[in-house]
Amino acid sequence: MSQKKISIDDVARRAKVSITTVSRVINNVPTVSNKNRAKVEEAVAALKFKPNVSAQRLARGVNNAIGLVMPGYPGIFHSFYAIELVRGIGHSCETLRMDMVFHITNGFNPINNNNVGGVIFADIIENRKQVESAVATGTPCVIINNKVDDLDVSYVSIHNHFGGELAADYLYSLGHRDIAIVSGSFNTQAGIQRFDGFRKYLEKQNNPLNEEYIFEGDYSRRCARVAAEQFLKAKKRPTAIFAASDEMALELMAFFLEKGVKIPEELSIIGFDDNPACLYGPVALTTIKQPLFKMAEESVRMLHKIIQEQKHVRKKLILKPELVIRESCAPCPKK
Amino acid sequence: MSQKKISIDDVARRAKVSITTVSRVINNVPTVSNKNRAKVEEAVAALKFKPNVSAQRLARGVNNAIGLVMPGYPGIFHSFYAIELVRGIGHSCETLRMDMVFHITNGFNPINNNNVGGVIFADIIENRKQVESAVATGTPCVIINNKVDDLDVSYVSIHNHFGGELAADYLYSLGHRDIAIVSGSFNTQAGIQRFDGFRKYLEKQNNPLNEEYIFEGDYSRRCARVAAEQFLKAKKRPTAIFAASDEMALELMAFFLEKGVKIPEELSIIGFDDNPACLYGPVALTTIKQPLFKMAEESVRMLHKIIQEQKHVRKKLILKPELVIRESCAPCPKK
DNA sequence: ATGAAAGCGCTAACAG
DNA sequence: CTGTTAGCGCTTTCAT
Repeated sequence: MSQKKISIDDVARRAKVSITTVSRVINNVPTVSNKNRAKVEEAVAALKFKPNVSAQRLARGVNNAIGLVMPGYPGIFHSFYAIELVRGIGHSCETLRMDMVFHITNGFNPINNNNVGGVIFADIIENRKQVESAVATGTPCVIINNKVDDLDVSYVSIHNHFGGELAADYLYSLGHRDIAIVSGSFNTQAGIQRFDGFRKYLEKQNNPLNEEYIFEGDYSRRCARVAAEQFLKAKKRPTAIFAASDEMALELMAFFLEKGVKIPEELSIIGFDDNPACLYGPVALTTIKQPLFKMAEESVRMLHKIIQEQKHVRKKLILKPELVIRESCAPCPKK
Repeated sequence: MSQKKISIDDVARRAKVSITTVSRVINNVPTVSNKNRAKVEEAVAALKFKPNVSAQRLARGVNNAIGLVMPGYPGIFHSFYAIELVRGIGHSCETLRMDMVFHITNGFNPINNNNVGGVIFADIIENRKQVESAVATGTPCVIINNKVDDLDVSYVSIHNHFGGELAADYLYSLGHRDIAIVSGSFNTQAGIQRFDGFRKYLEKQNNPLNEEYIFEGDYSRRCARVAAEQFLKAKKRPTAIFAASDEMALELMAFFLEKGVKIPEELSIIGFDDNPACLYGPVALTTIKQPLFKMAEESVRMLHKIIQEQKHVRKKLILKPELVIRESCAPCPKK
């Protein structure tokens, strides 16, 4: 069944050169004569030789695999956020020729950092302790989507506060004054900060957020329905809603459309993410786009650098989100 | 910054035992005196020692990492299917103490199988060649969601043909005769087989599928809208629709609801997957549940066995989907 | 129950 | 440009 594993010696023997030469050609070291290179390549092909990665890592002393740890709470995995991150990180690893080993964790079971050269934390909901332990053992790591300033780690995040402001500013400038928000979970930095940016902006305009217009969501579609019911019952219906994720915004839209509310004529809705689903529905969703893919790329690049240089020069990177105007917001109808 | 990597020698020295003994305790070999065990454990803890996985794998001669290769076509990643698979496989790996290294591939760039002990193919859309190459080099592998009988590989799949029948049978038994289908992509086995099961069932009832009622979708929400438009224009509107994914079914539902069509009174809709999103909308979606998580688990178990036993006894496993009745289907109104 | 020693497959000085 | 040689950190006989 499984044929004898063939090793570098087999190749060397067949090509009639030393294993060093073989090693050189498989590692693209230039100092090999064309003749030898050809012989080795022939042997490699004929034998279908693939270097043993474990041996390489051991000999080289560096591990070119990175761990990606995802928070394991239910639903994360069905979020656009997580998927984009995985895609982006996967893609970057591919181009940097690193392996990406995947960990889903609920924050309880400690993860192994010893099988990888470093780890990327895709947000740290409940696994702050794991980050600390990684830092303590000197495992290179970078954190995504969280500003962590009390630990010696690099991170790349999104300027969520600014994103919240952006949304508020747009709605406000369209003339809206009765504005509601379905925030993200306050267990996440993103949730808090988007809310904060949004709230503070409105306060600055002397148009502070009405209590009835605040709903703490969790980025999921399900909670958006509950929020919608709440807004419907408010003394005065809001004329605009900011949802901290497109998923929520989309569900809001579906809900109000079902109720016969015209969008955007009677109600403006703005989301957050720039999920491709924005384009599918009956009304294209205006949103705040966050550069998820870019964030993923940068995190890999950072980690790669740390691993290669074998030392950590702390870096912080904050990417700015931007407004993407589509069809779901219109000037305020009232007055 | 990064403290000197500590190795098994350091532990042995500190515990005043041989490295062999240290190796024994970290591998839970019983033949170690309590006294020595305690000393070693103390040293391991004090030094925060973590065994070097590459060295272990090299010495042991087996690699307990598995590769998961996902087709890279756009959208796959936003599908419930992919996500559940990743979750299930991740989970199983965790319990079997294996690493899961992730590969997203478009079928062009060959993947490395030499850094893992085996690989799981989550469907094989465009990467049939990669499967062949894996098989050729003796890399243990198992395929998900495809029956591959012309290659010496194990697979675990879903009885999609039966799933299609199930949907047709349910709709037919509710009295529907004008039944439409939004199939999955015919580039996928699942797409073809669900369609086939569905079509053949109706043929058997002497109620063959009307050409106008067939739409080849791709599992995505977007295409469901196009399908809906087509059905709307049909000479006679169907009274029931089977969609080969819940995503499509949900979008269909949203579309018709917008148009004022009552569901299920005027139109029955049945999906496929049992995506949790089935429950969110205004009308809970009746669907065909496929045991994705189970399929994932089984695939890991199979692969693990092959890797451990170092030999491949081919196995084929076909899991059955089942009908989940909720609110989106009702008896046919006509007549 | 314990340890010495021989690898696992590869890389990286080093010498030529 | 090429080969010899000494490890990388761990497991695993084989003695003791």
